Amino acid sequence: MSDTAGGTRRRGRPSRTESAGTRDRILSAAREEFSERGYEKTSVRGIAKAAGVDPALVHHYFGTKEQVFEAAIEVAFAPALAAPETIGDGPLDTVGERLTRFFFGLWENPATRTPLLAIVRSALNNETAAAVFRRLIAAQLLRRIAAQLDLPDAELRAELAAAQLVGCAVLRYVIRAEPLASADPERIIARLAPVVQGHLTGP
Amino acid sequence: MSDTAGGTRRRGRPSRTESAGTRDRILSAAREEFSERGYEKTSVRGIAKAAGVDPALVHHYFGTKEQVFEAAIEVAFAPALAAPETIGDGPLDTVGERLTRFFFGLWENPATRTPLLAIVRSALNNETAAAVFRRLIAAQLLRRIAAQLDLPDAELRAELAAAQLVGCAVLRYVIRAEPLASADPERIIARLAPVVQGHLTGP
DNA sequence: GTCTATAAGACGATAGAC
DNA sequence: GTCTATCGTCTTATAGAC
Repeated sequence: MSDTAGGTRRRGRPSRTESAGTRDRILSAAREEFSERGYEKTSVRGIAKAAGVDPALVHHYFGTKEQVFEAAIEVAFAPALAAPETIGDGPLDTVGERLTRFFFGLWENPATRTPLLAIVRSALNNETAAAVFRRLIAAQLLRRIAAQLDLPDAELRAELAAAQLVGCAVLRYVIRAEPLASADPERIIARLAPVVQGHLTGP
Repeated sequence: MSDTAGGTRRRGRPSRTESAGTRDRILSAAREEFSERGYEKTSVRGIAKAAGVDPALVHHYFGTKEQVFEAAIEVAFAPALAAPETIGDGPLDTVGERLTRFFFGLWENPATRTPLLAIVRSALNNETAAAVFRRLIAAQLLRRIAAQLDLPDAELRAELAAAQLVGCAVLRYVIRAEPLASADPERIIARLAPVVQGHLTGP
């Protein structure tokens, strides 16, 4: 019953025999490291040092480095995948604002920003992260929004809207380019919401 | 008279005693490797193998790995920095189209796309590449365009326009997300030019 | 559950032969 | 100008003691 390795995967089973919060400390440290340095520059040893544990423990709990990464970004899925319901409900002529606000809500919240940073910082060089990125952006957000538009270019429209938001996230949160990085979120949203709306339902 | 590199740096000096195109073969291979894998995943040994030369030769010609990277992306500067002149000249109400067309001209041309890919793929994890990225995007393109707008939010406007273009480049050329990756450039430009124009001169 | 010890290898960089 | 040989450091990952 408490077989930690049973089922489809052997990870993600915090059986009651493990020490207090060691697993969570590793996971938290891993998120921090991956979000700051990206996949390649992050080392298992670095994660272990940040968590104050032995490097062998990281492998003990999660397996390979890639499995550590998967576990670290897993928490980004729940909120992001819950999005389409929230955004889809409501009048179509304000969907741009709902989508933009939802997007910045994720990035302005430190708890969700960290795994997102880890994904974005790694997505350009790591195929696993790239796949996650596509799934997060394209499959979920866009297709369900595009499905509500009965225009021929619906998917392209949705993707260009996503390009605007993603580009803004890269410049503001990753590269930290000024003055965008220090601008008030509301000012950005005020400028971006109509643009996103225009992409989706404009001429 | 034939000093191509001048006196400030010791690199970039293809003295007539070196073998035919060895230096260029290394440089070309380096660009390819950096553009495909990013800075961290690219190794000096990998570059040497792709160029068909000994790894020691890479160091011999360029010094450290970082100096190889700088030499590899150097060619991206000339065309990109020549941009503001071209874009700045002309009526302000079509600057969006000129900027968008110039941007896609760079990315659709394989010769300029490769070093740009190397920069973008590395900019999120490598501080050198990030600095180049900022210089390319912010300092040159934006400030000179923003200088022509006499609006209070000029710089923020220009940066959000850049965010739209950069986001599009990331999704189309780096992540290769569909349908954007396979879309006809003219269709994308037709949708993006008005948006960029709106960012710069809109309400 | 936690740690020591170590395997097995890739990496950047250099010295020096030819 | 080109290559061989190598140093020293880092990495992921595992086996096994406690």
